[in-house]
Order: sequence, then C-alpha cells, then structure tokens
Amino acid sequence: MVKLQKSVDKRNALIKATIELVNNNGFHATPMSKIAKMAHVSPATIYLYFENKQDLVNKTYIDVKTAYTNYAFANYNEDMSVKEGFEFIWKRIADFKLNECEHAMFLAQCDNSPMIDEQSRKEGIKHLQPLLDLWERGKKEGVIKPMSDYLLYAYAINPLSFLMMSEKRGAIKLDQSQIENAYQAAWSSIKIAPI
Amino acid sequence: MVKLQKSVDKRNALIKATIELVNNNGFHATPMSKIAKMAHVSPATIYLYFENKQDLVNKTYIDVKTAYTNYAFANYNEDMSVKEGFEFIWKRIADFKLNECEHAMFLAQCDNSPMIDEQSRKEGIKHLQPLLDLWERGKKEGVIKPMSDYLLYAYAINPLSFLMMSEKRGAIKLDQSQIENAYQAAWSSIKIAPI
Amino acid sequence: MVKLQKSVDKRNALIKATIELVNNNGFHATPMSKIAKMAHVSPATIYLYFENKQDLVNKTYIDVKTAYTNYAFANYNEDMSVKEGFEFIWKRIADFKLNECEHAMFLAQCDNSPMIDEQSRKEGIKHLQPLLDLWERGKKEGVIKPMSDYLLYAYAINPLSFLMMSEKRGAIKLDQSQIENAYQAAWSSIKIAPI
Amino acid sequence: MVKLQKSVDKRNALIKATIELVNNNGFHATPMSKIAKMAHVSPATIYLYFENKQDLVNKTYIDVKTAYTNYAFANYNEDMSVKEGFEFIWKRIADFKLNECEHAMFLAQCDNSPMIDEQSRKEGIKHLQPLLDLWERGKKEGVIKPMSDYLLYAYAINPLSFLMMSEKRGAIKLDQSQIENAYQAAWSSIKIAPI
DNA sequence: CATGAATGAGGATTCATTCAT
DNA sequence: TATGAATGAATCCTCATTCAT
Repeated sequence: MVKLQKSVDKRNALIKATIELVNNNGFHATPMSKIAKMAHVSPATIYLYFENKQDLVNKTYIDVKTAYTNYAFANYNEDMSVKEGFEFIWKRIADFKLNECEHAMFLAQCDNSPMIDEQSRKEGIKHLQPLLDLWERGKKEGVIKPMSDYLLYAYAINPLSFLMMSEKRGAIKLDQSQIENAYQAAWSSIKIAPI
Repeated sequence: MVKLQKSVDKRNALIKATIELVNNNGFHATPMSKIAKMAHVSPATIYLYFENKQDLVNKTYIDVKTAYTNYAFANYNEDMSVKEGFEFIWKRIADFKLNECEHAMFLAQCDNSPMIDEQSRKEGIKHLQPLLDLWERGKKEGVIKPMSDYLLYAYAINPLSFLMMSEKRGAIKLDQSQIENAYQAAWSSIKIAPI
Repeated sequence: MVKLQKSVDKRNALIKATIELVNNNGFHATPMSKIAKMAHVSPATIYLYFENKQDLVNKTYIDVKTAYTNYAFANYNEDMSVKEGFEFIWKRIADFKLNECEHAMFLAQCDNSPMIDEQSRKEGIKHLQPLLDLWERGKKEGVIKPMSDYLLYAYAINPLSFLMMSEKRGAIKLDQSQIENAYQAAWSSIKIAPI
Repeated sequence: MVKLQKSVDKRNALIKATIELVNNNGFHATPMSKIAKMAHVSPATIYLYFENKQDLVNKTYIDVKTAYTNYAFANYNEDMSVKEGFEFIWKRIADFKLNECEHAMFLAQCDNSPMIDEQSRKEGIKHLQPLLDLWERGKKEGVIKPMSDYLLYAYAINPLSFLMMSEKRGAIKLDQSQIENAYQAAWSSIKIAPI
C-alpha cells in the first residue's frame, strides 16, 4: 500500500490552526470544522492526517514540545560549566516562552488540563534530558542543591510559564531587566549558596 | 425542619460535583447532566442556582479561590517578621495545595485555560492582598528583592502548583523533607542574599 | 367542597397578561412563568384558575370574543332599518378593532392559527347572532345580497382585521375619513345596488 | 447522475414539510426533528440548508409568497382594461387560495402572528406591484375608488383568506357560484358606482 | 489524495406542570 | 388559597466522524 503523497504543508497548517484555536477557546470548544477552515482544508481531510481529534491534539502537543526542547538546547554544548550551561539553557527557554508564546501557552494549557493522553505526556517529557544531565553534574560538583529534578524544574523553569501567561493576559510587561531578575531568582532558588 | 428557601446544600453539592468532574474531564467534556446526577439533582435544578454553565464554573472558581486565600491567611497576623510571615503563609499555601488538591487542581486548570471569565479571574485575585503587603514591607526592610509582585509570586508560590500536579499524576511523592526543600528554594529565590 | 374564594382580579390579570404576551410572542413562545410574572402571581397559582395552558388560552379566547360581541351590539336595537342597523354595528366593530386593538390582534392571531380548540372556536362564534339576523332581514327586504353569511362577513366585517393589523404594524394610519371609506366599501360589497 | 452540490430536492422537501407541519401545529409546536423526519433527512441536515429554525420559516414564507404572486400575475398583461385586469388577477388569486390552500393557509398564519421577521415580511410584500399599478391606473381613469392601496387590498383581496380558512375548517363549501358572488362583492367594494 | 454533504449522538437549556409547605 | 422550588421531558442546535464522488 503506497501512502506517501501526503503534504507536509497541510499537516503543518492543521497543527498551527489547532494551536491557535485551542489557545483561544480550549480543546473542547474548538470544532474540527473550524480547524479545517483555518487550515484551508476540508474537515474530511483532517482524517487523512490524523486518526481523530484526540490524536490531533496529542500529535500537536508532541510537535510543540519537541520544538520547545529543540529550541532550548540549540547550540548548547556540554563543555560549558554548570552555571554557564544553566544560564544558557534558561535564557533559551525564556526566549522561547516569551517570543513563541503561542506555543508556550498551548503547552501550559495542555500541562494543566486532562486534554492530553498520559502516553503523549510522557513522550513529551523525554527530551529534557540534557538539562537533567546538567543538573546531575551540578549536584555532583556541589553547585546545585541535591533536590529531585521535579523540584529543580518547578523553581528554575516552570515560573516562566506563569510569567508568560501573565504577560499574555496583559497583567505585566516583561522587559530585559525583569528577565534578568527572573533569571537571578531562578538561579538563587537552585544553586547552593556560598557560605 | 422548615425548608422553603433555595438550599445551600444543593448549591454546595453542585459546586463540589463541578470541581470533581471538571478536574477529571475538563470543562467542556463535563455535561450539565452529569453534574446534576452527581449532585443528586435534576438538570433543570442547576438553573435555579446558576444562570448557565459558564456562570456555574465562574462561581465555582470564585468559591474555590476564596477558600484558598482564606486558608492561606487563617491565623496569620501582621506582627510577624517578614521572614516568619512568609514562612507561615507559604506553609499554609503548601498545605492547601497538597491536602486540598482537588481544589488546587481545579484552580490550576482554570488559571491556564480560557474557561473562566476575565471578570471572575479578577474577582479571584483580590484576596491575596496580605501577602502583597508583606512583600511590600519586606522590600522596604531590604529583606525581599525589589521585584514586581508577579515575579515574586511566580517564584515563591506558583511552583507549588507544578509540584502538586506532578504529585497528583503520580510522578513524585512529596514528603516532609521535600516540602522543606521547596520552601528553601522559594525563600532563596526572593530573599536578598547576605553579602 | 367549598371553592369560591378565588379572586376575580387574579383571573383577570392572568387573562390580560396572556393577551399581551401572546400578541407579542405567539402562544408557544409565551411561557407560563412569564404570564405568572406579569400577573404578579406564582406559576402554580395559574393552575388554580385554569386547568392547563391550553385551557388558559381557550378561556382567554372566549372572554375576548365575548367582549368583542358585547361591544359590537351594545345599544343596538332591532328597530333600526337594515341600513342603519348595519352602519351602527359596523361602526361599533370598527371602534373595537381600532381602539381595543390588543384584543382584536389576539382574536386575529387565534383565528388564523391552530392554537385554539375547535370546541372553543365554535363557542366564540355563537354571539354574532344579531348581525346574522339583521342580514337575514336585509335579504328578505331585498337590501342585502342573497349570499351566505360567511361571504357577507368576509366582505363586510373581516377586512377590518386586516386594516387593524396593518395599522398596528405601522404600515398605515387610519383617520376618520379612511374609516368612512372603509365603511362605504363594506356597504357597497353587500348591499344590492339600485338599478 | 453526478450529485455533489446541495440538493434542491432536499431544500424543497424541507420547505414542504415546514408548510404542512406549521399549518397543522403552528410554528413553535413544530419541532425541527419532525420536519426532518417528514423530509426524510437528518435533523442536522436542515442546518446545511438553513441557518436555524427562524431562518427556515422566513425562507419558507418568502418562497410561498413568491409562488403566490407569481401565480397571481402569470399571463396577466397590462393591455387589459382595468376591469378586465382586475377580474383576471382576482380570479387567479382566488384559484390560488382555494386550490393551493396549504400555501394560502401558511401565509394567513404568518401574516397574523409574530412568527415572521419584519425583514422577511417586507420582502414578501414587494411583488404585488402589478396589482398596485393596475389600481393606480383605475383611479386615474375614474373606475376605482380613490382609496389607499391597503384599503383596496383589505376589501378586494383579503376576504379570500377568510373564505379559504372557513372552507378549510369545513364551515363552508365554495362552489363556482359562490366564487362569482365573492368576485362581485370584491368588485362592488372598490369600483366607482355609476350614477 | 481531497472534498462537501450528510448524519447520529449528545449537550445546554427551557418549560409545563407538580410538590411540599 | 397561594407559593417558590423542583423536575422530566422535550427542543434546538452542534460536532466528530463518515460517505460518495
């Protein structure tokens, strides 16, 4: 059975439409027909690219999560010191969350609602490994607090989601100096304080 | 027992059912009929207590948010030092998020999706004032970093949501020592480090 | 079983409310609860005065129809000549249709839709007898065309309903001279023309 | 037979079903599901052809009104004398009202209840122009009474609606001689009597 | 591969009517 | 007599999905 002719453009358009519409309306308030319309495609066509609606969001989630981690670790190399490496990665992530905020919002919504398969959720976590490795090294070197990765992530990375959502809602405007403050807070929370 | 007025019990049962079902299925995947059934009430009865589905979640959100802040500031008094006060409030909030996790999850989902009216969202924020006052004092005394309240909240408080969700999903188990670690991370992120 | 205490005022208020609401929204778009509200009465109270919604409109119809014919024949006496008698009755009816247009509109809607029981419809027709008698006399005297009563009514009386609706809708404004024209048209249509 | 477009047949079946059911039960007592069933279509399909229930009746009304006027003026030409022209048109209208009485009843119900948009009502009136032109000519020639078009319509045409409803209800049977009587009554009411 | 038409199942909401007081 | 609360049975409409082309 030959099936290779599917257009990547159409798939991408569908993923893009899904992100935008789910961001604005939520998963269940986003009809397939609207996604189709926004992607300039017939509703029936969606089913050539995805099994069903659940599959569509799952795949979208994984796509976006992958883009997120790719972005985070682009140009990162493991020769950096722990502090340098963390700052590098943190700022990449900050860049992503604040500039690609459509994507970041989508992830935030997925991560806080039951709309994604457990399966796909796990799939999405995989790619953070370089950061976890860095923290592992940091713990060994006595630079990073010996806490579970979840705790480290909760304090070092996750706050950016909250800040991004707040900015998106117009509650705050994040300028460079505030980003720097955020970075310092993140680093303070996980580094081992000098005596 | 005379009973002629609309019953508070029914209202509460509806709110409770809404929280549980929305937590498990999300707003739009929760039919009014299921909420009614779980509250042992006819679907039509919901409309005696709430205008419509949107109103029901909005009111639920405000109720839960109010319970949250009430819990957070119970027994708190402003005579405490900034450090003491922060620890007191933080631990109350941690208690709430980890023990009343049904409520905490509901808030997390609301805060990260477009399912709540902007109006009700604002209503819900009001009650954090004592914490903001404490921070204000802390900044004046040179104990708390001079950052915007949103930044302070993002690092000092919000990570608890992430941890709660992670525990709920079974990814981690938070014992007392991890809570203590979390507290230290929170405090480190916002306090002014001694020279 | 004693049951005499029912208030005529409440019954009237309900009838009045029914007329107004049905005029504006139609029978089925008029909920009992709205009728109750407009009559300053509980929904349950309606059922003390009427069996059900159908009974309420039926009774309303008969009430209004009776008021209509009472009005039409008030002060009419059979000693008048056919021409005089007809003019007298016609002008009373015109008065009613144009001044009590709430009532007239209600009748028009009932007469052209299936919202009234056949039973009540027949009940409502009874009271036109004096006009039919007059026409009978007119036919004998060779003044009125020897046509069926329905035809006479269709041309002599019914057009007033159309004019009333048109005026109500703002399409026309009926002044005295137009009423006079209408009367002449009505009379022309049923009288036997002189050779 | 290629068939890819929305089918005119289905639209027609829906319009037909609407007329029949609304005639028998009234607008609000006619559920979309019954209309669908009678048209051998799924309820959801209705919404491919009409925006909603209101739109469905509006469109039905316009369709029927158009059929009515088309029928009325078919083969009419303006060379006829006023008297001839009026008789021609009147008899066409009588034919329509008495033979296509499903359509005529539907129009009568619409015209006497608030179930049709003001917008659509206006739309429906447009097409009577040839008759109005004829009357205009008649007034100039001194053949037709110088009354407003509404008055002329009320006496010359509208009584047919009343007669049709009466026949439909079984109150009368209209034979050819009665039609002729009706025509004479109509003409008498609007013509200028010879001295 | 692509599509517009079609649909059955389901959901929010309304409403005539009844119940408990 | 009078009522406000309560409800089950509709009703309109939407939507994920499939079908015919």
